[in-house]
Amino acid sequence: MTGFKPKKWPKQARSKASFDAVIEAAARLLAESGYEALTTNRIAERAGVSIGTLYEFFPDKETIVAVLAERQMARIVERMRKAFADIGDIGPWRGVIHLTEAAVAVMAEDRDVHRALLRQIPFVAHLPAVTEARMAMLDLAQQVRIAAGDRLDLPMPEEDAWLIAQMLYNTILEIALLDVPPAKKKQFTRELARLTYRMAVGRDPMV
Amino acid sequence: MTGFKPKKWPKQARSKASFDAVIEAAARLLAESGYEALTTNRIAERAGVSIGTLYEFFPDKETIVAVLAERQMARIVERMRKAFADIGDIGPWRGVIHLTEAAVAVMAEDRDVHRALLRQIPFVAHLPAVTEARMAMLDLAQQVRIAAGDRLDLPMPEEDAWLIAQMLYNTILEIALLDVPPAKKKQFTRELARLTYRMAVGRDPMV
DNA sequence: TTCTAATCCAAGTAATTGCTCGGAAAACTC
DNA sequence: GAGTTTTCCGAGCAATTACTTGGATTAGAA
Repeated sequence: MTGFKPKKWPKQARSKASFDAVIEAAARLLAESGYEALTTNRIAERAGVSIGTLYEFFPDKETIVAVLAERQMARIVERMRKAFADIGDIGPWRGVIHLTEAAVAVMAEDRDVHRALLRQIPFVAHLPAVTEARMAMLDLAQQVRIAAGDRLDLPMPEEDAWLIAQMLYNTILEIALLDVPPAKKKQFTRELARLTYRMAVGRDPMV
Repeated sequence: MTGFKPKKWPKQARSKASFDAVIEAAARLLAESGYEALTTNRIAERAGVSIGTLYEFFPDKETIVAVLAERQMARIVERMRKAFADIGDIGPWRGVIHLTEAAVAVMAEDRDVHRALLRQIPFVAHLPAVTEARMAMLDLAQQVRIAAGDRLDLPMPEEDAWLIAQMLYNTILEIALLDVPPAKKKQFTRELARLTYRMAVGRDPMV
């Protein structure tokens, strides 16, 4: 269940290109037609390499998906860390807005890939990279809590953090998947930030 | 995409039993091993009927899943309607608790089936029965809003209802899927209700 | 009973799947 | 340039899949 490592890492430049082309092709196919239509032969064809080359680097189909998920989650975590670092001293209300907007933005970038990975492929949720990403986000929430000091009013910090994380992750993904004009999307994001502030602080933000 | 009706409805009692056995077998197999392992031959075997009998009633595999999803969603909607009717005059705070607990309970009943249906099978989300169920739940939220009168403080009723519904549905499903003792589950449910109240009213419930 | 329609059966089919294998071509090392 | 390793190739295989078909069995109508 855990040993989703490539068969071998590419050593020459051209094989590195093949390796990446396979993962990129898998991502595009997932976004276009979902997991059911994802076959190793199709991946190889889309990547422009032969099926033999594909299996030179990946021991099986699941590993391709696992490596893709790993990269995807790493990208998201890094972006959210950066967004948190950007906050500085703008106050809790604008901080919440900034983080929420950043989350929607990073999700929207590869929304269909992300949806297919986490909403169609059961084993992805149990991948070490994904559970680690979830831990990292909870850790980030913890840092937010500390930065907010005594403004927060959460009587069960651990459970509340988990609940709010659940609520936010799924809703942010849903907003990112929405097919509406950007203005409307921003409206949803803002309102979500406001509801989140209400949840955490117990009253409305002072604007 | 929409024509997921059985090939023909059973007319005798024995065939009605076969029909139901197929759907029940599909549910159990989905819960046990997910959508990837769900094959028509396995369904027939588990149902105790031949593959030929299965195809006597269902034109294809997708229809079996569609009928199952239809029943599942109908059950949930009906239970939530009943829970709402039960509320009476216990006040908004206890009303929110009651509805949240009812939702967790009904989700928990067939949690693995529900998860497989809505988190692994892409086309289920677009089934008429499922979108109708979603509309029914939004309608229920609307009724809650009316019943709560001016206690609520939601500046964008439509968007807020959608956001809160998203947050609640996914989090309730997540709680139902949690593998923790019932007491802990109740704790999460209670706290979720409190956060929800905070979101909708803008301040803590008076207990 | 006789006739008809409903129900059941499971061996079999065509297509697709993930993946292997034997060897050719290209790139590094000396 | 010779030798070694890495990379690439794609025909093809064994297994599995959703689904068909032709006929046996049963239930209900006459």
